[in-house]
Amino acid sequence: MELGLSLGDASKSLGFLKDNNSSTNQDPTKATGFDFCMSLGLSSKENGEDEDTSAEDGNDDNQEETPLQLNLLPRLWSSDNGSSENGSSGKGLDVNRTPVAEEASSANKREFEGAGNDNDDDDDNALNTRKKLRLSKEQSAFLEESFKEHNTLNPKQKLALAKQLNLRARQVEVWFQNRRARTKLKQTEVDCEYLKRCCETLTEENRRLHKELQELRALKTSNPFYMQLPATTLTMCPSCERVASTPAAAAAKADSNIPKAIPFPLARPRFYPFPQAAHPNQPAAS
DNA sequence: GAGACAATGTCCATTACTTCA
DNA sequence: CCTGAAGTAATGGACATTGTC
Repeated sequence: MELGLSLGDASKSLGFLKDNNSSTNQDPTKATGFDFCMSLGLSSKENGEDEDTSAEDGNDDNQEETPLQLNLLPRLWSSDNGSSENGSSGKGLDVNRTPVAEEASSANKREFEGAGNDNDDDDDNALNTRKKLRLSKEQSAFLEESFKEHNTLNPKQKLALAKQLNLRARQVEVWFQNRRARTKLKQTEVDCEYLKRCCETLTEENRRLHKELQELRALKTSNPFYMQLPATTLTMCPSCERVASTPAAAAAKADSNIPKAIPFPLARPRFYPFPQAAHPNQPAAS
């Protein structure tokens, strides 16, 4: 499925992306419902080229030379009226609100869409400390929705997401990287917990078997005739490899409908049910 | 076809920054 | 206010893949 289509789907109930001002000269055929606020009379690109690239290709050098400042904000997030809606606007920096973001991005030598964007402003960046730019709740929520659909992005999807959210493609890429890392970490924690429980179960089983062995030994010493039972009394169940006390019990157990595929002692849980990576022993969690 | 090389993308560990108790 | 912990955006390096010469 093409991400760009789904992101524009009104059924996603992400109303923050809805256009509330149609004054920009965006291509109406795209119908993304997304409104860029470009101050100073600069018009967004007509040909669908990447806006943020244009902003950066617009060259940090030039931005420094001129007091003009591109403001590629959706109306909701722009500094003039977005603060009441945006939960992150009260404190900290809005990623779309500070020119530092652009400077930091241009420092990245692997800027995805920045073809020919190797501005040599390292000296400028050296003077700036790295700024942590928080995404808005809406942006994070949108990225989260996308992540649920697919936890990796192809370049097209990345660009589409970046465009939708008014972020740089690199930011989207980084967000997905970090999100995958968080998922993996969570899964590791879940696995750890699972192994811990396995260990506890096995310890308990071991303790129980030791106790049973002691009881049998005690029984043997106190009543040696009682222990002279036929060898078939203790039978190993072929399915679960547990010892059954009597042949009848063992047979009953073997004939029962206990699924043999259930691993001992627990099915490994999954933290996040990726559609493409469902655990074979675990039904898809909700 | 094989090898060298560059471009590109992902993963991972780590850093740096923000937020909150 | 100060501080430490937690969360997370960003960075840099290692590695894999792919295309080109």
